[in-house]
Amino acid sequence: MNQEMREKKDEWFWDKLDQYLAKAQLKQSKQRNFIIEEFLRLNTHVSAEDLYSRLKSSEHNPGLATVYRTLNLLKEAGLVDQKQFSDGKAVFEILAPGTHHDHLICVACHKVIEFENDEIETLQEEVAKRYGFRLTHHSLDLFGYCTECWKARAD
Amino acid sequence: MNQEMREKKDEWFWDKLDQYLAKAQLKQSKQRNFIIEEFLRLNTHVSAEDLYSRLKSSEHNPGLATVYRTLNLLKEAGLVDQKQFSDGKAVFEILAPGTHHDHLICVACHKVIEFENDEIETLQEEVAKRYGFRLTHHSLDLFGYCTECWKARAD
DNA sequence: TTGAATGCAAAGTTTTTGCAAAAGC
DNA sequence: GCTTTTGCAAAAACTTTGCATTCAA
Repeated sequence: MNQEMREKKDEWFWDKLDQYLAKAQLKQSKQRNFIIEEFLRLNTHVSAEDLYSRLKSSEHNPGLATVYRTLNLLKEAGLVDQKQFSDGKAVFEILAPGTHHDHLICVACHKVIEFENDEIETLQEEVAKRYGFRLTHHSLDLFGYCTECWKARAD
Repeated sequence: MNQEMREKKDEWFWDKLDQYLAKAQLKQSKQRNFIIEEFLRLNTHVSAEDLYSRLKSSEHNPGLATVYRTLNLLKEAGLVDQKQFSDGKAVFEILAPGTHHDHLICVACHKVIEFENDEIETLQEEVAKRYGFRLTHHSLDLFGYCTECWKARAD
């Protein structure tokens, strides 16, 4: 994702968030905005702990509870997707046009590789259409052994 | 899934489990087998708590820890898939040939439609190969509005 | 007989919540 | 000023683990 695309994504995201806050009659807050800025900057799936530990050493040091509250708010606003990889922590990803990726997850070392595949996306749309669904988002996780772990396993 | 398919699935499952136990030099156990029988009987996603509460009122009343240990063993054996629903509890699903489905999930009414699509599966294999992964299983969830909820939303 | 499996309770993790203080509108 | 948000710590929810005992091979 290049710089221009990222800026467009961020703009879209802040717009949607402002709309949501206005509609729900909620207030802005510095901490929340810093958390979200970091989230957008990282531009990948993150856990609450990830965001917390990155920000606590900075000038803004939100409490972990605030990070959780922020992520839950974004979830309610439909702006992030929450999923669970097998290490026990929930991870969150931005839901914005053009930002989606799927995951290859190693069942041995828990490494996660992100990928995109337009053909799969097209087929998903076809399936959705067949069942009369209007898709909002999706989640595709492929589990298996990465090259290294497959080798290690064979030894 | 009809009776015959289910029996085939169960047979496959117990075979694989026995192989795993033998290879890992583990022992059989009554409690574990009762837990697994119930799991196979239910033939759907279950949480540890689900199995525990179903069995504790029966003659076999395994401890909750044993249920967790059994499910983790099955996971290590690659015989079940663990997923997280939004209620916080992990759910487990049998991984056996011919039992896999992907899901279309309505974000409004939470209806779930199962589907299969061979073309998508083929593309998944291609992606995996490209990254050097040996796939064990996958999880594809498509979220959106079903026909009814989309109409209702427009009103 | 040896090592694995169990049950219980205690401990560990991740996430949520109560409350007083601070901040946004 | 009234309401939301925050930080902290306590609590909650879910899962794992230690240990003595029981069970399988």
